Amino acid sequence: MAKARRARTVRKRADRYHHGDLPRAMLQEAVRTIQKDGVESLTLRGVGERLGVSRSALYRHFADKQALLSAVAGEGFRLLRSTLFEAWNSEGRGRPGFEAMGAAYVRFAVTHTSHYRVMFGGFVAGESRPAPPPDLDAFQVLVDALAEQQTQGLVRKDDDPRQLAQFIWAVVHGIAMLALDGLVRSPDDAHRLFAFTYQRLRSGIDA
Amino acid sequence: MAKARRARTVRKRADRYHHGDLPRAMLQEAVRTIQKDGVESLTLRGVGERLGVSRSALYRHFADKQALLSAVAGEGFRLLRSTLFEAWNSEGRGRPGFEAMGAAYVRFAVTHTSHYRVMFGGFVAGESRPAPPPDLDAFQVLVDALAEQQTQGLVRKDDDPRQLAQFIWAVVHGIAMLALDGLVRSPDDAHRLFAFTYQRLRSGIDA
DNA sequence: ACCTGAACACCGTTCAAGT
DNA sequence: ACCTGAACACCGTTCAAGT
Repeated sequence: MAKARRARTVRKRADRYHHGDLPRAMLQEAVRTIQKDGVESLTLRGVGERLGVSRSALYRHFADKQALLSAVAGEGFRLLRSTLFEAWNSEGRGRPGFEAMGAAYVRFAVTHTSHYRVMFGGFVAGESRPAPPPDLDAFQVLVDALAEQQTQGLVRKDDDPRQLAQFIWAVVHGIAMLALDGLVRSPDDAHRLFAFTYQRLRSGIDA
Repeated sequence: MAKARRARTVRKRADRYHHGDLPRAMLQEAVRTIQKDGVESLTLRGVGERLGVSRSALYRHFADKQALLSAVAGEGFRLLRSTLFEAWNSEGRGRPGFEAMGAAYVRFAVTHTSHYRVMFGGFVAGESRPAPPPDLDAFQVLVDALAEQQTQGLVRKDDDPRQLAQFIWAVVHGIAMLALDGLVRSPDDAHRLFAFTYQRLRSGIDA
């Protein structure tokens, strides 16, 4: 009977034995910790403790610490992808949409600092990394946007959209990293630098 | 007498008691280790062991691991600064010198991977960091080069050279990070991306 | 299936003690 | 001054054992 009740009610109460959704909770707790104390302060033991679960329980869901970090990076790339895609569409694509996308990229980096650091900090590096670094899906959004602008005569047609995309990615990624490292102090400064950059960049790719 | 001899002869022999120049040796060993196995594999104990010195001896020269990493970063920034300065001068400054400087930046990053990762990986982050992130000296070389080009009528005069420099830095830094993270595979690919980028970038800043 | 407790092999860092 | 040895408080990871 007690068992039946437990199975029926999916309440939040910390049962301490069966945790609701440990993988998701671990991911959240990892991001929270990184945001608060930095990646190097993330410890599996700490995560387990704060989640009220034994340390070895964690290994049931993630092979090791590396895997947890990979999951954070993966979530980040998925988030980034949808952020870019929405920005691109929100301004009706074309030139305004493209600028919005760039601004959104920089905003994502300075907002989701912890995700971004894990995504590009070289933590998930090595053989263990599954997808090409800037995750293809997120990168593809950029390539597509450039290709579309080429067919509309907004961007020079004689450039390879993939190489153009690498160029643009390098620019926004550079701004983002500088912002995270503190050369650019505030998010506002980061945005200002992006706006300045975008103007100069546009003249280099316009048809 | 034995003591006098020891004091007089400054030979290289590994005395095991008085190490020649432990600080320098530690720095070299740290860089070597990072190059080989990555920053996360750098351990003070390992450094001491490979240097044939007790672990606690290290603390006589660097306050903690963080301090050793800061030293690596500092050395990197000094190296980068002179690399940029030499490239700028080697091609007679002006536009060719500026392009050489950009190429040298990217080459530095892909060559001195370990230094670069420590310099910008957020490891030296936090309150402990003394200078503004991209070390002012290295950044200043870029600002000066732009200002000089402005007075020579090679670069638009109505832009703040500091903001221009941030823009350029973001671009080369972005390329460097992408190269380190593997989007751009080989050093050659990194250079190609730089060359492509530089053309498009130049039209955005030319007078 | 999912979790716990104890254990192993590592860290960074400190400190009394040696030369 | 510079170094050693032992110790402390932490890690990641594993594994037999419980429910």
